[in-house]
Amino acid sequence: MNTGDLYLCLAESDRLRIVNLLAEGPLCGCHIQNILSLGQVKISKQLAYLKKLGAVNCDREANWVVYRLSEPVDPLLAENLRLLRLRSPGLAEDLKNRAGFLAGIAHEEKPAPEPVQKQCCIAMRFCHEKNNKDTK
Amino acid sequence: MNTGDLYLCLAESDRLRIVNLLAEGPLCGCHIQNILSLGQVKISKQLAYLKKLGAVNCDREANWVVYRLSEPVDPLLAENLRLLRLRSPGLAEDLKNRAGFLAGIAHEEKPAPEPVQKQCCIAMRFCHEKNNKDTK
DNA sequence: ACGGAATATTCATCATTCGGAATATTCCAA
DNA sequence: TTGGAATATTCCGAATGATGAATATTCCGT
Repeated sequence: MNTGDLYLCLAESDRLRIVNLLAEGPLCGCHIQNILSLGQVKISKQLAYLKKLGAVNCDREANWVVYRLSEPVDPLLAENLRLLRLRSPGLAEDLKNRAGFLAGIAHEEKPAPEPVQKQCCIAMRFCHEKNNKDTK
Repeated sequence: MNTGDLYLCLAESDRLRIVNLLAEGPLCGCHIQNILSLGQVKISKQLAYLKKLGAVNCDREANWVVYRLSEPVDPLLAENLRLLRLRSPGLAEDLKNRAGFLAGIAHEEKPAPEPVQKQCCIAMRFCHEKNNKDTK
């Protein structure tokens, strides 16, 4: 991915929010949809866009499609995410919702594909306050 | 300027090159044109775009229009320029050409508006090797 | 007033992006 | 094999962006 494309990933707010989430670990499309409260089509299109740019890749796992940032993550991207999280509370908020959502689905029988499920355990430990509405 | 617009400034290579030059100090459109060897219309349009985003501003000085980065320069922009210069030799090259060009016009009777002219003195001191073709 | 230098704008075209709505696909479970 | 969940695609219209050619404007010097 060239630097121009890298900046395109960050130049649109919904795209940035998705990249911000995926930087913490892989997620399925429906999880992103839940965490960000955005429509399915918008999520799917932005993911396709990011995939075209080479920023993310995915593989199907049964009913789900697991999305991840393409490795290795460009240090320029990582540094920008770090700086952006410091300045825009929304991004930090999204990360909290991410942990909350993962913790919320951790108890379900088959909550998510393995790579996502692994994070649920972590989220359980770090997200004791319930801060997303899907937690039952 | 919001962060999305900031990244738009960096997402196109010609635009990035212009911002990179202006980060070192104000320049006229024709100077940018010379340093980057790009067409007048393209320069003018990208400058208009950057002005629309709020990244640059300008004021007319006789026949010239002096462009500057809008103050204060966002630290996020500055940091990205710093990192980009380390990874893309082209940007560092442009800066050398910038210094070479300014040194080259330093001896002319009326080389440029005052804000640009001031940098010519600096360029004279720092640019002893002649690395641009306009130097006569 | 005229010519030239520096800059801006218009026009036409092509490609990209975006939005919403609708529909299609893939997979699993029962 | 039918249904539902997750995801992708298509269609459409509106908006934006880039390019190149041509033209317009602004200003200065003479």
